[in-house]
Amino acid sequence: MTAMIHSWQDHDLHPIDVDPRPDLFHGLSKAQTRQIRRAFKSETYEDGESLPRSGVDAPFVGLVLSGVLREDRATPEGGSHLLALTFAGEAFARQSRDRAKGTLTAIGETEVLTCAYATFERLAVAIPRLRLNLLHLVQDQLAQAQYWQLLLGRKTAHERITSMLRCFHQRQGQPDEIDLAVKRADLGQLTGLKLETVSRQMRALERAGLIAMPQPSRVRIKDAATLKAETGDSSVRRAATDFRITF
Amino acid sequence: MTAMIHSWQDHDLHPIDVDPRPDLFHGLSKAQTRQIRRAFKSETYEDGESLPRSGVDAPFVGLVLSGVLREDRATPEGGSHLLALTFAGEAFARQSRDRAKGTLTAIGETEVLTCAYATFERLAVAIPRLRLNLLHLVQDQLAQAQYWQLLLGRKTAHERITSMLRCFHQRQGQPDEIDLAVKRADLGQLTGLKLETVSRQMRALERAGLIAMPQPSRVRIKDAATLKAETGDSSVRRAATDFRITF
DNA sequence: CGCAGATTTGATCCCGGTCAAAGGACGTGG
DNA sequence: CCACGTCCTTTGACCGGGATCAAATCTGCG
Repeated sequence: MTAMIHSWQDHDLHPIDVDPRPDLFHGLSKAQTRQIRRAFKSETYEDGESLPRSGVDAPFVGLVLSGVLREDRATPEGGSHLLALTFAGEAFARQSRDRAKGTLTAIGETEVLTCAYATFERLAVAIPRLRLNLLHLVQDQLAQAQYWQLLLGRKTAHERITSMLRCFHQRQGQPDEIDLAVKRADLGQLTGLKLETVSRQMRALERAGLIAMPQPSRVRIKDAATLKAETGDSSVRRAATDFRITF
Repeated sequence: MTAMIHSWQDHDLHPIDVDPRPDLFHGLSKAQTRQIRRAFKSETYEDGESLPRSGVDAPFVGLVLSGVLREDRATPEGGSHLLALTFAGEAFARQSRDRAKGTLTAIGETEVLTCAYATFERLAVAIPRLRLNLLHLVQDQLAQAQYWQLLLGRKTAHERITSMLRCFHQRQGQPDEIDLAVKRADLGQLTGLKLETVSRQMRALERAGLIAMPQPSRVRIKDAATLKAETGDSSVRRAATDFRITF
């Protein structure tokens, strides 16, 4: 097993320090969970297809079962800006009374379990705990947005890219190989960088041996520990081998 | 009246395009509002005093009646980072189940109306609408965080400062003179800039005649229309007179 | 193959960070 | 009242990281 080779160094003091994303069904009985799942509607969206944004059956909360959702917000200039990605296993909540138009679009074939506002209200009357879980869900989104705020305000390009890769890695369940789902320009919108800079930083990480890129949008994490150390989040910043871009 | 001089140019097509912040008491009857106000506790904090963060009577939701609250979050490096300000008339909601420690601190003498979690739950049972208002409150915080995300990711220093000034102006009710409440270094943390850059941009705006600064932390808005045009938010970017920093 | 779109690499420039020093505001004590 | 110290703001000089422009690969597809 190659695992044995890594075992001694992969065993961190905090082997998994990923925060569990809030579970919409947390603290509910099996019967309640079943009741909710029956009320939710299972839908499959093709690549590039957008979820309905208005109407009575527009999704109010939802769960991504497989695939990825991208959330774009229209900019005042008439353009559009990628705000966030929702990976499989994560939940999303739509801002209801919101004139700021956000769009949810499937990336690849995407299965979602959705629920309209009226349905959710009906369920919440029977299961009060559901409202608390929804609140936690939105609060988690807020915490995430604030994390990116910190990232965009204070980090260098190198730290932003490593942070983003680590974030995706954790949220996808720490697989060997993560799926970036979007192209370089979109990654740039998430991190506040230009596509060329994203590319340069990722190639630098590849040359340093921290990651491998079998395909442009597939990233194999080769050294998660060093990657973490390079995010700029840890209290102990190590001296770090040279990641400088070479010209 | 000097007002007459400005009247023709102050009348924009959208004279007030500020979004009303969500009202915690929205849609409630007078009796319900009275019931809630009785259950809330009125407290006054001195300058620099922090609101309790744990314990059964730690505020869960609150309203700032006068003064300003600053919300700081501890960084992994051991430092602390200003995340947001809450001005008079605005509400705040605390992330309950949150290991990420945020601190609310009064700036100047600050009156708040607060409510512990247990009390809120009791009220919400009697007044279900209150839960919806809370959800809207948190969703508004999320929308705000996402706006700053856009600001930090895409705007120039000049656009960030004008955006920030305009944001404060709107949120303080568009007075002639706004109160920055914090020093340059803190404004820098909000906007992702260094204190010197904040200072330079603000002096540039003063020299351009858009604002005046009778005191370092008091800003008189002299030309709101141009200020708005310079935020980079408007669809029509005007040619703009020169705001370049002169050395 | 030929084409369009995405990524990578290169060369150059400029905005904003960094370091340093000079005001300014304000309180305390002589 | 002024001298002094502290903290904040402003200004200056310089530099580097990331943006920008441009061109060269790479990739998938009809």
